[in-house]
Amino acid sequence: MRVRDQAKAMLQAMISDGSLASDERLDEVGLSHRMGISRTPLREALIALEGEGFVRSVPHKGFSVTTANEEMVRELFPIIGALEAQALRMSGEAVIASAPVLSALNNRLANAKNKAKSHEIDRAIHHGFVEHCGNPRLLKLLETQCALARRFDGAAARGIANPAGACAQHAKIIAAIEASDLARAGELLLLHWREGEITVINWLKKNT
Amino acid sequence: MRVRDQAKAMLQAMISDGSLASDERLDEVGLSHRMGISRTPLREALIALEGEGFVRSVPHKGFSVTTANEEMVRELFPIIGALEAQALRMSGEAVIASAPVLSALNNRLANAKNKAKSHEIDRAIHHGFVEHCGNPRLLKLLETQCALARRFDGAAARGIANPAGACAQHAKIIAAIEASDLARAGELLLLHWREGEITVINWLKKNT
DNA sequence: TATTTGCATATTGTATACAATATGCAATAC
DNA sequence: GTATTGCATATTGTATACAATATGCAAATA
Repeated sequence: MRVRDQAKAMLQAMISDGSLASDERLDEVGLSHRMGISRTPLREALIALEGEGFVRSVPHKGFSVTTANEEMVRELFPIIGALEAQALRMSGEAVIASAPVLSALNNRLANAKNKAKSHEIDRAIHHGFVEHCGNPRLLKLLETQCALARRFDGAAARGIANPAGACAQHAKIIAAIEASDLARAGELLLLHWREGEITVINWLKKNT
Repeated sequence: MRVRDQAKAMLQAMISDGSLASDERLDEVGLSHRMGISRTPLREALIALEGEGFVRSVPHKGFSVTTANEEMVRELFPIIGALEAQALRMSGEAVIASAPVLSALNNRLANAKNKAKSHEIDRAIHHGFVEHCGNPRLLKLLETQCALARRFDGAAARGIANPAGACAQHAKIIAAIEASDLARAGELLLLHWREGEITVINWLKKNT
């Protein structure tokens, strides 16, 4: 594996989990020394991450972490909703056949012990919605946007008063899938992300 | 402007207009010499373009232009459709107010003299559909995907038997916008891209 | 003759050196 | 005292040098 790929993965993880905070400046020489690599692969990793929205750069001033704030949620969540809904609509019989699996996952989500487990199962459900779409490019795009959204997992976990809400929405979506009405399921999925957007924003407003 | 930004723009243009063909290998030293720059900014530009889908890279084998084929159309057009439809739905009163402008553009499209002008006006119309969405991130994503789709402009231009078809679809979309029914307009826009997908694929099948 | 191994070469990946630009502070002019 | 200019420093941007890996050919062996 190339050094730049490792660096990219490491930086992305550090941004997702908050080790590198919003707006934090990324000094190239300092960072490369701390990571035990040279500036070249680090810069290449940062350029790749810039395209995905994790960092920004301004000429002759360098890289910094993008800002995870309400504005980002307002922009990001509708994108994810639209892409997931489209993937679901494109999925055909394969998703319909997997409805029981999704239903089972949703039950596990309802009884999840901790927040980490909840997020894991939630991701599995949403992955199940889209994995059969037969559009790798769409899935990759979605994956990138979801990775960005993961920066708000903390807010989402604390923000959900009753996780039952999300489960209920999932159940409706799965019911539409079982009924072979993927158009309806897509609409509900879009709504689900709209709800998530509101939830996260409310949490952000209270806790800043 | 940084050398790497110029290089990125130049390479992107060369791929869009076919100066760099599908699957063409991109020799770093040769290309950098021809462009009068060093390998460093060239590589940085290529890495940025890889994230946008214009080139791919395999470790220790280098960069090459991605393949503009039927598979790409099947993947790309539904993505664009979903994103444009979402942007349109998010646009609110601003698009509705701009309906007359869109209508006028569509009339100009109907009477466009040459293919280049047609594409220019078509892009203006689609830009008009989304520009008021208030979601810069969505617009940027859309712009990138549309830049990729531009690689098929040649196919699209030759493939459209009667440009009246596209105009008619536009007219329906604009009518829905005028009626303040953005949900319906979004659906129609999705269909419009589905039609475009079919048209381009048919052309590709005949001409390869 | 077919296959495999080893080397020569070419190309990418990484490190470092150099150039250009931005930033902050101090000195000077008003 | 304030503002401005100039320089010293730090940091990014680019070029180049070096290292690692892949590729192709030739020679040797079965």
